[in-house]
Amino acid sequence: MIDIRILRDDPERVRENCRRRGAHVDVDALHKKDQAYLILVREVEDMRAERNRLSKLCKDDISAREKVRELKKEVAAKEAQLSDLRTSIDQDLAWLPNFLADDVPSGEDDEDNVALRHWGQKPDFSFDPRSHDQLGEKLGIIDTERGAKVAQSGFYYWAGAGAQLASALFFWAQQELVKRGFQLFMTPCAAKERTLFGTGYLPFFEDQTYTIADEDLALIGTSEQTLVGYHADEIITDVDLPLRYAAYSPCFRTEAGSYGKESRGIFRVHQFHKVEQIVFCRPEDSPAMHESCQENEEYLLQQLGIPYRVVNVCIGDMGAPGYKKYDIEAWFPGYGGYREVTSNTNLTDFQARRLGIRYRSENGDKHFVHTISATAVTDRVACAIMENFQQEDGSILVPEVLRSLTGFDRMQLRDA
RNA sequence: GGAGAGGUGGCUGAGUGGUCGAAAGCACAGGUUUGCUAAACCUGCGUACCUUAAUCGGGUACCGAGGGUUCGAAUCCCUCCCUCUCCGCCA
Repeated sequence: MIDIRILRDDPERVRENCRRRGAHVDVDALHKKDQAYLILVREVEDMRAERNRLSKLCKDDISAREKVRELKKEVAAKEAQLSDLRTSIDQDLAWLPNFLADDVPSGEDDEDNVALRHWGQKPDFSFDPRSHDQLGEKLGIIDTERGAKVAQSGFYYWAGAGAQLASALFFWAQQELVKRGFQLFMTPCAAKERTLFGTGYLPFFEDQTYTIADEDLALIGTSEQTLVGYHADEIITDVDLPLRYAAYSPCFRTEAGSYGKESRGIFRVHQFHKVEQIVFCRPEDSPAMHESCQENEEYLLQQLGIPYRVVNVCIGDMGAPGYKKYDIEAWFPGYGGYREVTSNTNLTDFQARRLGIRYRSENGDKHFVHTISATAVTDRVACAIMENFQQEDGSILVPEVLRSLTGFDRMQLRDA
């Protein structure tokens, strides 16, 4: 949500932003509606003031009662108009995208993202490296077939050593974030519409959401929803900022309309798992916090030894709530290219405004906080481990930092 | 799932139809007194929106949410939501 006052003061700025982001909101119509709304508000409030004034006379003056009764009807009619207009404005407002940072590259899709830097040495194989789904099947550690049998295509099992690897990865990442000042949570895995709206998933990604029948509940698409929603309607004390929160959770996405797209393996699935970083901070700190989360993401991949590149995500590849976004694309030798494993978004006050998350500064002023939402690790990182550390015999070496947690340093065929 | 109690400002807690946006206390802010601290005393202190040059002032709305009765509702009526206690079930 953007501040409607920006639309009042500088409609051209909003219009231009919508044009650049390809938002289908009729900004001019919205602006006109808002102007009409302001006039109507004044009319209604004046009428109510008059009604209230007359009401006070009624105690002693019986004849005033008839006048108030008349006025009441007129007020009711105007109030209905006002409320309709308000609803219509709110609907339009809900679809307005966030503003963009100056250094967001223009572009249509992920092809146009701009690589900022590379890290790590791509492994040099003397054999044809396998993809994670081939490895997973061969080692019996990823089971998509039974996932489909039990749930649906798009669900899967991590099995045996694979489940141990994934668990170790998620636990390790959480511990590392705690060391870096994050407070760890386990959150609800369902949230109500208000929470999804507030975090900007609705209305923009409605078709990605699993809703629960007959309930005002949906399965979370990420713990970002529950971690940011945690502070809805709250005023945070200035000295507590920044707040750094982390959580591990399953993430549910319908992936409607994406069949056939990167569908091999467990890259695009209905349920994945993620350790998430969330920061609430003062507006002036959000660029630095965005970088700080980025550093955390890169630190984790470096500790694991996975080669990657960082891209500055272009306009077309960024969701409407985002102000600026970095993705990390890990090197996947079996796939033969870089693939997105994490992303990191500065949402500025877009979510905070929708959810009413504010802070009180030392002088008593209240302002909306800024939020940063950044991945730490996901299943995709486990896939990257598999592809990068595979051996010619089909076994996979476990990264050093995870060995004390997995209890083994190599995953291999049980009968090999 | 069964039975009962309750939702008022940052907190505690008055308030059953009309100067109630709401007593009082706590907390908080400013001031007086004072070697320092503490105490005491005085003053101030909800939120959102509209208006305004203005965080002067004015207006509207808000006492869980939404409807209704009435000239007038925190107070009466209806529906819903939530919280708590006891019982049952249960990881």
